[in-house]
Amino acid sequence: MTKKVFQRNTKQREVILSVLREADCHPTADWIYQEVRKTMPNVSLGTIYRNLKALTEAGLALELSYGSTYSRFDGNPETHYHFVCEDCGKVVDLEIDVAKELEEKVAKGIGAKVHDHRLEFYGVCSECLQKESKVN
Amino acid sequence: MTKKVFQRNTKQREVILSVLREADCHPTADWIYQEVRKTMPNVSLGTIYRNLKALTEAGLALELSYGSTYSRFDGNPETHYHFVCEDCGKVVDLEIDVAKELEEKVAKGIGAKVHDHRLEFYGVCSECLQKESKVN
DNA sequence: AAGCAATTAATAACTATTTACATTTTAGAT
DNA sequence: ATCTAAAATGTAAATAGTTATTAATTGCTT
Repeated sequence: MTKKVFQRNTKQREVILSVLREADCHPTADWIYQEVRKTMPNVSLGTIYRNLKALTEAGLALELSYGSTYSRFDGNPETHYHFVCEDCGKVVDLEIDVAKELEEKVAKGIGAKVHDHRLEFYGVCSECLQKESKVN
Repeated sequence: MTKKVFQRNTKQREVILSVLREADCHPTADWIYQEVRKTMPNVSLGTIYRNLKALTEAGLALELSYGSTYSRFDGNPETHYHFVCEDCGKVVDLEIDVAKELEEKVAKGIGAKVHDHRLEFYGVCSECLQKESKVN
């Protein structure tokens, strides 16, 4: 609702954000935890979760939820679209033009204030398609 | 991956599906549980979850995940779009044309097989906007 | 009607996430 | 530099949604 503002800068948050930004996947909280531990061995998982939540609320990261398992996080807060492979679970960024104008259309349609949208495609990625064809 | 097939028809699943279809909201598992209990007092929550999962896998329902809390379910498996209110959490169906052709574009772009997509808008609904303006 | 396997109710277990609390750290004032 | 108050961390335990287990039940086929 109201945007999160950080009152202090911490080494932990700095590392978490850089790990998130440099990740070429869309990592889970636990993956980030393992990564951060490499340089900060006694960081706690609670700190990871606290900061991922705070970073999301601050608009510096996105939380992606697919199904009822864990969340994935995205260090690119700009609106962009994803493809999700239903076989291996991989999440890929797509290079499609973002249709910001749709938000205004929806806003007018239902009298709401719209400030973001997400578009996600589901299917089977090229790697998994290959594997399948080899098996059969 | 492979589509779920039901081997038996059960009263429980029948009631769950009809509750889901007649719901004017996008209910949580627990909401459905409470509803089903009105006519089947000793249905178990496990049965609700098991059937919601099975119905989703069978293509008769959708699982909607927002953030790291509970899932919501949708008894309309046809591709359609949603608006999510970030204040009250309400999920509303939108009457926007579905852009199925985008799926082919993505499929070509990354060499994947794409069989569905989801488009969700985030913001503040008209009711919450009104409440806010009264408070301030 | 009988038999078998799928499904259920009940309950325990699991796992991702959150939180309480004592301690440490940060940033600004002195 | 030092001090101070608030913020953030680490540790550990709690929470909550979901899934697994097991014995009992119930659809469905013959």
